[in-house]
Order: sequence, then C-alpha cells, then structure tokens
Amino acid sequence: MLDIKLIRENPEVVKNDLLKRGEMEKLKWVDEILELDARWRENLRKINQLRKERNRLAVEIGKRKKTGETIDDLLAKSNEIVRGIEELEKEVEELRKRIDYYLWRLPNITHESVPIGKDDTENVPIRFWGKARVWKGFMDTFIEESLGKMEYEALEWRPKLHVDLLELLKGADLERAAKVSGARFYYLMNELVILDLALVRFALDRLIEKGFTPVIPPYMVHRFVEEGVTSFDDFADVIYKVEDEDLYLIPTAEHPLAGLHANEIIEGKDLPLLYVGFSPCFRKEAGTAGKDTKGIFRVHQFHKVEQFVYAKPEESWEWHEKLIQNAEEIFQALEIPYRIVNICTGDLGYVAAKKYDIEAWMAGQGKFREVVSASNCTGWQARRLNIRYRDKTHEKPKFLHTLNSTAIATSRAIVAILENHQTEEGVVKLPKALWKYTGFKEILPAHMKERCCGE
RNA sequence: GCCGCGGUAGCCUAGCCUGGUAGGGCGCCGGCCUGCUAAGCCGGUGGCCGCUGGCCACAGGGGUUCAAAUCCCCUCCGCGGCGCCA
Repeated sequence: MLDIKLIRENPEVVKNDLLKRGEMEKLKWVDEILELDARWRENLRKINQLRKERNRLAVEIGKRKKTGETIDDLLAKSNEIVRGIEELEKEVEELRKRIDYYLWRLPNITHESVPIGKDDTENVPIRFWGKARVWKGFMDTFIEESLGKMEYEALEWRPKLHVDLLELLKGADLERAAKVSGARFYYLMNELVILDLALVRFALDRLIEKGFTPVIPPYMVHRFVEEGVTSFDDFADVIYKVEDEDLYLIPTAEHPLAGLHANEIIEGKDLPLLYVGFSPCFRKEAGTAGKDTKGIFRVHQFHKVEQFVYAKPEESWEWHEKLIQNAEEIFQALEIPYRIVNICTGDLGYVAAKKYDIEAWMAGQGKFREVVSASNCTGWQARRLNIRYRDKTHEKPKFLHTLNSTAIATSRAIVAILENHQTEEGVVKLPKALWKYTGFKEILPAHMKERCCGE
C-alpha cells in the first residue's frame, strides 16, 4: 500500500509510475483519491468541531448536575449536536471506505532501475553463470536467450525432458496423483524424496551459516495476513481457502514470515531481521490452464526454503542484492547454469518495487525457466501489516522494508537437476554439494538398479 | 470443549464495584543543576486533521447514555482449572 501523503503531495509521481506499469485505467484513481481525500478531511474537520462542542456540553452537564441546576436546555442542544455528528460520521466512514478501496489496490512504486516494458518478453537479462549443455536443435534459441554471453557445451544427443526422466527413474507417479487429487499433483517417490529433502536441508544450512534464523511457520494464516502481503488479484488465482474458517493455505513461507511481526514496532538496533523459512507451498495455479501441464514444474504443492528480511529503508536495496546473491550461490553449488533477469514494469506484479528472477537453463526443454524470485517490497507490505521500527523509544515509528527471495523451491530445482545433470543413458549425476545430504551420488534408471536407495 | 480470571502507551501498572473524558513508574529524548559521574528537578515521549488549535485512542466490534476504560452483548487472544486426545 502506498502512503496517502505521497498521493496528496506528489500525485504526478504516482501517475508516472502507473504509466510505466501500463496501468492506464488506474490513472484516474489518483484524481479520485485526491478528491475523496479532500472531502474526507473537510468532514473530519467539521466532526472534530462538533465533538469539541459536545464534549464541552457534557462537562457542563456534569457540573450542573452536581449543583442541582436544571440541564434540560443543554440536553436538547447536545442531542442535536450528536445527531449532526452521527450523520457526518456516516459520510466519513463511506469516504474512508472508498479511499481505502483504491489505496489497497494501487501497486507499489517501482525502483528507477526497473526496466520499462509491457510483459515478460521485455524482462532484461543482466548476468549469466555456468556452462550450459545445449543440444544442437536448441542452439539458436540458446544463443539468443543468453545474448551470446554464456559458455556452453554442444550436445549431439537430445537430453530428455524432466517428465520422461521421472518416469525412467520411477521418481514420481503423476497418473495416480491425478486419480487421487487431480491434475498438477504428484507422488514423489524413491530417490527423489531423498533429493527433495536434501535440497531443503542444503539450502537451510547455507542460510543458517549466513546468520538467518531458521523457521517452520504455520501453513495456514488468517485473511489479514494474505491481504497484507499480496494483491487482491492473487486471492482468486493462487490462494486456497479452508472452508468455514478464517484460514488460508500459504502459497509460500513469505506470507507467515511477513505476518510474524505484524502490528509490531521493532527496535532499530535489531534490524535487519533475517529469517529462512521452510514450508510446503500450496497454489491454485488458476489462469495457467495449458501451461506446463506435464511433470512437476508447475504444481499445486511443493516445498520451498525462503529468505525473508525486515530491513531499514536505507538498507533495503543492499539487501535485495544480497538475497539474489545468496540464491545464486545455491544454484552455483548445484551446478545449474542460469541467467539473472531484471523483471520489467509490466511483469512485476503489484507488491514488488523491483524483482530479480533466476532462470535456470533447462537442457531438456531448451529454455530458461524461473526457479528463483527475489523481491524488494519496500514499505508496501509493511504499511498494510503495520510493521514499524524506531531507533529511540521517543521517536515516531517508521515503516520498515520487507524483502523475500526463494532459496530453493524443490520441485523446480529437481527439474533443473534432472534436465541438466542427465547422461545420455538417463543416469542423473548429482552435484557434489548434495552428496552428504543424499547419501548417493547418482540416480539410476529403474532398469539399471536392483532396488531404491540401497547398496 | 466447559468454567474462572485477565487484555490500558515500547515495557510495567492505577483507574472499573459507584459513568464525568486516562494517572503513575521504567526506558528513551531535551533542558536545569553539578569540578566529573551518579542522584535530583522541569518538560517531552500513540494516531489523525486544514496543526498557535482540536479530535480520536483503554484487545476488536456493537449497544445503553448528554457523557463509557468503567454498564450490557458478541468476537478474538492470554493465563489457571476441568474434560478430551496424539
């Protein structure tokens, strides 16, 4: 949510940003807010005057009652004023609701370094890492998508899609999951279960080392938390609701971690607060019909390790870079080639002021695909959730900044590992960093092994 | 789930029975005093507004009243006891 003072004092700043985002229909909201706000303040001034008079009369009545004087004239006057107040209060309440309606639906102000663009085709790749294994047939798109700035190894054979590897390795049962729960669910099985847990523990350890506090949060939260951290559009498209309860299944640990300090005033000396959350994530994936329907790339449920930071405003941009750096280190250790993309205004979403994605090269699909998303939400969530800080107890509390970034989302990391680390025979060679967590170094196709996970 | 007690500023607390518009302490900030430190004294320390002035705020919502922290109703949270249960 934006500060209404920003709209009052610099409506042009807000409008220009809406233009950058391509939110044309919301431009007139700004003027609408200004007008409603002016009326709201005028009414508030009148109410305050009337209340002052009512309070004066109430005191007078109290005094007269003590001395036994008659109070009928004062009662009549007071009653009249009270009626006037009630009328104005209704108006003020109505105005407030309308202002809040708009205010809660305006996007965050973007950072100046965010590229301007209409949709995801205009996101800007800013750096590349790793040596991609690229099948000849994907070479043209690879060169284009990596701007020719990335190392690669040309493959004569065509790497398999992760969905085919899952079958070959007996790593997931998608058909039966569809029977039991529907499309976009999966039974993860055999070595892939161990791999999933290994990835989680690996990412957690990396961040604990860096001073992040590990957290397993509640997997369901109240509505006010979801309203605080997301835009209203996301409710319909991503969030599952528990029937007859004020509870929502979390689509990411970001949400309960943001709610953790709702309505609190943090001492400045305690900032930044660094958390690394681990949780399952539940997403409806409505509005993505037909996209990524095969395999486990886009699913209703997965595990995620998430970085979450509460920072002072003047330090938040620095932390944004650190969060993406942390995520990069994890993917480097997993030996997954990737590019970093600066998400453009048209693809940014309402919450973030700036967002970097890590897009991993998927050797089987021949595409870069999103595996990590790192956002600086500046004060947008903090204002909605009322999370403030101050350095001295006598100071006026200020809203802090919140940031979040994936450390690892297991389903997508598994896709990246399967596609990039497969051999022509269908063996998946695990990166060294995971060995101590998995206890095995490679995953063999079912026909090549005696049994799962054993000697 | 049931019964009892509670929720007042960053923290601790008074006021509630008997309605008259929130008082004290800690911490913090500024000032005074002081050879220095400590102590002491004075003032400040939630939100909103068109800000020399006001209004609002006592877990949240509603009601009664000229007037509600106070009386009534509902909800939430905490603590204690009982019940049930991995």
